[in-house]
Amino acid sequence: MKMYNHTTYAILGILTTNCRSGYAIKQLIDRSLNHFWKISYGQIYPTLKRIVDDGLAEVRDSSGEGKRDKQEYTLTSKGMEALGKWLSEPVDQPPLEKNEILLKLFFGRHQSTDHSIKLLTDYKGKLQERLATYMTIEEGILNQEERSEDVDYWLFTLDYGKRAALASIDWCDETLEKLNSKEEHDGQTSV
Amino acid sequence: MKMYNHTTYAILGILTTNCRSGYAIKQLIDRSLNHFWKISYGQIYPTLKRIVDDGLAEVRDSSGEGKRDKQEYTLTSKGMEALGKWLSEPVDQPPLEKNEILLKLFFGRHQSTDHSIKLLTDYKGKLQERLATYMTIEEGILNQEERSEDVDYWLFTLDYGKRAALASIDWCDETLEKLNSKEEHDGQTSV
DNA sequence: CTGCACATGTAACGTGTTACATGATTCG
DNA sequence: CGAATCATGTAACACGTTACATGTGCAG
Repeated sequence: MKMYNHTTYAILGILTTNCRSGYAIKQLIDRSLNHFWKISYGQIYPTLKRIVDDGLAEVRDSSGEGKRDKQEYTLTSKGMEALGKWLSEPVDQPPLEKNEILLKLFFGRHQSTDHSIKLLTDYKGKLQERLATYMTIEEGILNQEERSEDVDYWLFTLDYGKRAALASIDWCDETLEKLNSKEEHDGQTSV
Repeated sequence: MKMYNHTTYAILGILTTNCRSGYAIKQLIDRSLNHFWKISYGQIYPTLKRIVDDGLAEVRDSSGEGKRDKQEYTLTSKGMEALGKWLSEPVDQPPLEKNEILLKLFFGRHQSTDHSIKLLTDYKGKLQERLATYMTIEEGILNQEERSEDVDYWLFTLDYGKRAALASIDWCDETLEKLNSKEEHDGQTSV
């Protein structure tokens, strides 16, 4: 069986929910998977086309009388099979993120310590904002009436985001402390 | 002043160390920044060319008699300035990694719980391997004689990697526990 | 003399973003 | 009626990887 990229499987996966159009796919990702997956229309529509060409899904123009344009996609059994196969394979390496703050910190070792402290403090602020967003989303989920089983899985992924943010914040704190004691020790006065 | 991409600044930054050729840049990144930055020759050589074209660095063919090919690059003051400017700007958003395991976990909610458990267990193993690598590198650094100031900055970035890995491992443990209790509760017997 | 590390480079490809073009429907 | 949202799509660009091509110097 032919291999596809992650984007294709993500779309295949979403087609198993009741999101069945390009627009709806974008909505779902932006609203629900936003903290660990992103996608643009520039990927969605061409990918949907390829999916249909390869017989993994079928399209149906569901823009009836007075309705607006809408292409409804439905997975074929071949599509189901491809998705199932991907799902059953172990994931490849955990993502190795390119991290701009680490790069600047590394090259900033010959700049003033004060400078590194500013960078880190700003970064920490951004992480705290992100964490706050996750907390708000979590509350929203916990407070809603209907607790479908999907909710559990939703919370798993959100928990991941929270832990990652918290760990980064801890690292900022610890590193800031080290930088501060370094500055005192050096008796460095930066402009 | 013209803006460049992160790759360009990374190279500019490395040129401030005593790595002055394309090959040496690749070496440094692979050996020292590997856990948060990667680069390929397909990026390095064209980027070095652009850097020279824009007057941020100068090349010198240092392949003297009997020596092999070697292009030595040196930052110009314009290059220093560009690097300094980038270094002084706050970083943009903390990286939002695309995470395959979360995607599979999310779509696996209609597969068997057992299946999700397998995926997560495998993933945790990979994280543990990575953590072990970091530990080994750390020991290597701590045990070496000369403790230049660079070592501190080296350890900062390594510490980040360790914390990120640990947080992910914790999340795996917690999530596995929840999945196990879910499976018991459902009394589900998967094939 | 063979294999490895040193050393430089390009072309094709895969992937993803951005900006643009276009138009319908709904709600205030 | 005007704005927002629904809805689909493409072209140009930016970025990065991989595979390939080519050759030198040194150690065993």
